[in-house]
Amino acid sequence: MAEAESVPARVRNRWGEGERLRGEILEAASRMLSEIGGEDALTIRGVARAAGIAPASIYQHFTDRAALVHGLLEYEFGRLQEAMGEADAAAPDDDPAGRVRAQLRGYYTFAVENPGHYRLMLNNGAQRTEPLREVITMVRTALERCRQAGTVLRLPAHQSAVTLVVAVHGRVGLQHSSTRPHGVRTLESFVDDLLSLVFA
Amino acid sequence: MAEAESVPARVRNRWGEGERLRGEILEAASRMLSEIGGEDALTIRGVARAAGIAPASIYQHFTDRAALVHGLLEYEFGRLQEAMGEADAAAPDDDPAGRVRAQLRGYYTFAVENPGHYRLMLNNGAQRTEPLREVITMVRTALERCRQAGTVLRLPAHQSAVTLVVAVHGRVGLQHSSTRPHGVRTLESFVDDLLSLVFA
DNA sequence: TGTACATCAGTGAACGCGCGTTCACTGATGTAC
DNA sequence: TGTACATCAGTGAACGCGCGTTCACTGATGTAC
Repeated sequence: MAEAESVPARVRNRWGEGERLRGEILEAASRMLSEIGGEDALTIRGVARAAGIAPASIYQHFTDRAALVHGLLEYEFGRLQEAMGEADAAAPDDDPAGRVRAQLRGYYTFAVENPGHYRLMLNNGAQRTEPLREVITMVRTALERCRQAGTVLRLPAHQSAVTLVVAVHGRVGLQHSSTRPHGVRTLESFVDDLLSLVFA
Repeated sequence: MAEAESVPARVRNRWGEGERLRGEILEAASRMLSEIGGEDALTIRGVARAAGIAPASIYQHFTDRAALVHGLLEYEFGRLQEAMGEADAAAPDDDPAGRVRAQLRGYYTFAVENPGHYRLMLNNGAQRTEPLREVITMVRTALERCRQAGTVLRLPAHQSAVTLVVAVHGRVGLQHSSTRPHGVRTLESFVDDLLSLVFA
């Protein structure tokens, strides 16, 4: 009858378990990211609504809005690294080039499925790039496995890894601009093109 | 004595020249883009302050905020195409690979010198990508000149062009994240790496 | 040449809104004695 | 076993702010007669 928001009555945490709300807030913020445009749309009040709590409650876990965004960034980078690790582990051991491909697919799959998260992580000015370094290192390691298996790389392993990750990052940025320009192929083909360039 | 804003008293345009203000508004908005974070920071009131006019005056030239942003996008894409065209024209005719390099440099130079503009143009969801298509076509044409001069490409010209532009776009996105990850080389080296991959 | 009026460029003041943040509070659950 | 008090999780109401947008206006410059 009333305009039923999708937020049911919340049961407050038990004595001594107040820290749980911190996780609930991050989950709510993460859910919000899927639907909104940019970082500016991530508001204290919006997150509070999504979490089914009062805005003031957020201040027991984050000193201000900036701290909330920062906490969310760490949370999301954890998710990306997890996704890439799983993709790598799922690929067969005896196909090192396939593992590189799997890692890159894990990367862009996360980026495509979580555009809001990805934008927050990589598209804002003056932000942290250390986590991206870890991603590059993963790819580099996979490339070195290829070389040990006899494949020739046309650039040093690290430069190849940077080229691959950065190029995929660029392609993902295009994907997020919704309509793919005419003549630009799929992400999968793009990664295959890249790999064919990197390998001799 | 008072907090002197950098906005001197404006002289209003003469009778019949009201359209001039439209250009002044776009110029002011463009100046603002250099200093602010994202599209959300581009406010009607902020642009009015930068232009030295009343907020209400903007509504004589743009129906609402969305129209202002749209007008600004067209204005900025015009500037990018101009910059790339000049870079291409400045390169020597007898070095087709050099012209490809010059185009890509023109591209990333614009992007690096105008981070706010570039973000507005390419980093927001559901945006226009037709202008990027024109950029790709320019590079493709330059690549075909290389082939006519006897250079072998490792991928069809169009795919090569897409790979180049998209990869540079990705690298630029990294640049905008201020601190370059350790081990990632300069934009110039990155473009050279890319070209060495595309050419056989 | 006057004079009444139309058109132009641009504005000041106000509106309602959602925001971040603060502060005193409520009610439940634990602890000291 | 009571009882007074401390600590916990979480809130309601209010604040000041900047925003987009509207509207009736001002004063200068053109045009009709």
